Amino acid sequence: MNECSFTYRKEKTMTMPDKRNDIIQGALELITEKGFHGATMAMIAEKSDVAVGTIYRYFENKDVLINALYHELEEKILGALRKEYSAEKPFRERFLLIGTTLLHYFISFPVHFRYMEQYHNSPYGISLRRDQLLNKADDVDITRQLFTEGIIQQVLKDFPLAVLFDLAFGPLVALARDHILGFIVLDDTLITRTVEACWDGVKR
Amino acid sequence: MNECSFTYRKEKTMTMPDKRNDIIQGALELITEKGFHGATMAMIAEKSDVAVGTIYRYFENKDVLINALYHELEEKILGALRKEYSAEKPFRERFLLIGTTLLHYFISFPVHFRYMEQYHNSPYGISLRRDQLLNKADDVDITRQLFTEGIIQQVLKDFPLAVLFDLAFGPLVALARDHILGFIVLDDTLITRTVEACWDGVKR
DNA sequence: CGCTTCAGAATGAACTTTCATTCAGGAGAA
DNA sequence: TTCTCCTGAATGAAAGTTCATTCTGAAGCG
Repeated sequence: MNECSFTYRKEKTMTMPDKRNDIIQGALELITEKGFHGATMAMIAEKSDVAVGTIYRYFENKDVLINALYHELEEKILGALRKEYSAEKPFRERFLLIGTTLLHYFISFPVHFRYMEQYHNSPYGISLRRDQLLNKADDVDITRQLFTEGIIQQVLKDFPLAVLFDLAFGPLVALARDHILGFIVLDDTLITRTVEACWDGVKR
Repeated sequence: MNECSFTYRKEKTMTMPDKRNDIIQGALELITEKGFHGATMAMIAEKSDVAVGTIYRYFENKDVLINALYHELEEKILGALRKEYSAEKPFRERFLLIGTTLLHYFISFPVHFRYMEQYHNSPYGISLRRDQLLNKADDVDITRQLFTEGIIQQVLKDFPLAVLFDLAFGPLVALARDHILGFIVLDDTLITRTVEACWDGVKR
């Protein structure tokens, strides 16, 4: 019973991330579609073209997989924001840029968006946030800097940082969801106009 | 805002007592804390001071329970909005009233809020929305009327209805979440000011 | 060059636990 | 008695996890 498959030899010296990626990709799609408990390890394995046991070589258990998935996506999104950002431009323009970039990202990767949403609103996400509450210092991200600057220079309304975040990103997240679920169809001008409306909400 | 009890009718016979209420209350708290699959029927039964089997006298199965729970809450929230609403007042005032009422409700019943959030972002909620997309006519709710009026009278920005919803309620939902998770502490003036900021976002 | 050895990657059937659901029986009212 | 409601141990299916085994390919050896 030996099948010698004339191999697709990926001819790469580093085989490591290959399987891991397959698993992450498969898990991402399945969980997005079926939810955390609707997607069983067996299904994830099948979708990833991998044996069930293999998943456990890369992830200690299902919870670890779920959390790893989240952090992977978070990193991608922050990366996308950083890439577009330019500290030189005037404040308003930087704000609009972040908003539109975020929306474009969500629309380009709806699966990422849906996963993040699901995660945030599950016990996983809640406990993560609780942790972040404790060591709040580490967060050196672009948006925080931008908003802090805006408060100091009095271009933004005088609100706690969190409230400004909510005013700015709350609508964008809701908008992305509506688009992805098919309630509305976003195009570039609608995106721009909406982000400008958010600006109206936060500007002083 | 007063107590939160699900319709009880004492005058009726002792049959169909508030066992159903107990179950709904217990399920609500447990699911909010542990998630849909983290809360087992056994746990729900214990928390509700009821035997497991009893749950099945009132709800055909777990899914039915979960969906029933959602619709109870939805009804309560819409009721709270209707109660405060007054068609006489000027437009802006009505908008602010709806916003603040909503926030107050969320803050008074954080468990309701968390449940709704979790539901919306799970496969349950998604399929519900898909259904609502098809028969969109039935929705005769206050907010929809208000926003439609606002568009016609040109007090609101010229956006699709859904976008206006997102601009108005997106921040409020995010705000409620932040408050409930302990990131910020909302008081009446902060609530008012935030809803006013939302107004800035949607007004023409 | 073959041949052997070997590390560790991958597999998937078997195992264990968990959990929604059922149902035989008990308690109490009419 | 009979009927309804309630109970919670029992059930069986489903899902996460394990692990003995197989497979793969690189390194060592003659």
